[in-house]
Amino acid sequence: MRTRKTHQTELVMQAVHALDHPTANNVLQAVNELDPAVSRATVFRVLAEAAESGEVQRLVLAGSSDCFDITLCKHAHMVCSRCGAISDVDIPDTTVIENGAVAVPGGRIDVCHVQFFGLCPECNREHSHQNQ
Amino acid sequence: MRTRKTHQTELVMQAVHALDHPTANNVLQAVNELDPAVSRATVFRVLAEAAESGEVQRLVLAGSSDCFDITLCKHAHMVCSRCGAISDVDIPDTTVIENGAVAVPGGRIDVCHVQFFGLCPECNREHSHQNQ
DNA sequence: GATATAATTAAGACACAGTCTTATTAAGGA
DNA sequence: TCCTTAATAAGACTGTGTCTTAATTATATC
Repeated sequence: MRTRKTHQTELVMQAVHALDHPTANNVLQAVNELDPAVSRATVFRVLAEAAESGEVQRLVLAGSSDCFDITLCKHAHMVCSRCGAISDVDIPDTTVIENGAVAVPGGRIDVCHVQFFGLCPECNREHSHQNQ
Repeated sequence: MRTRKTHQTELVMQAVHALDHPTANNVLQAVNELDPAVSRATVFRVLAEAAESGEVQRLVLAGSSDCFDITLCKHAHMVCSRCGAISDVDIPDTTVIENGAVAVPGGRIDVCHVQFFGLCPECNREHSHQNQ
């Protein structure tokens, strides 16, 4: 047998879909509200397996802990400098950057990751109000 | 008094300049080869202060621990997918990306971080040899 | 429905990066 | 040399993520 359908896995996957760019601990919290007996290791493992199988995407971000995303198509992310919230950002083709990138001689560039820092709508609104 | 010139600080700054994109632990190791009595906390603190004052740059990278860079001008970095080495990468102006980026309505984009994954010269050479 | 078996889990140890606390040390002005 | 206080060593602590192991449980088969 390869994949058994368990209570725990269902709760985890349900939480990932219900939340927006949750971290493993966000998922743990949501799951534990429904069932406090589900352990931390299980949540981390189920998420890691789902990311491995391609069911969800693990976002490895600079300066934040890993988040999980159910949108599998390629897009960039913005991290809110105030609250840490992750927002999706559609960006134009990065081949402009990739093609123009000058690697160290002998090195090879494979993947280009673009990440933004800024303010999420909520923090931006609060920030604007302060400056009025 | 604000900044006293100490043995420890000198060793740390010397190591940062001698190494290429070292992590705090890389610096600690180098410093401890010269003086095993210098503590971990001191190295982390001195590096944090140097980054704070702008003397060095702290590189917060996705999937790697923080590195320190003495090159203060703006450039991107490539993380070797095999050995984790950091290489400098010159890239064209990212305003193309920034201008084309579509943030969440109401949000605001400030900074654009570009990071590459690939193979450093050494790993690329080994990889090529294997495929011959 | 009962049973066997192996995948899954809970609990907690562990690893690692980074921060913080506190008693001690030492830089450098007097 | 002596004092003041900045800087340090040592290690506790935090958060994220992984690993180990004994116990549990989903499911195939009877």
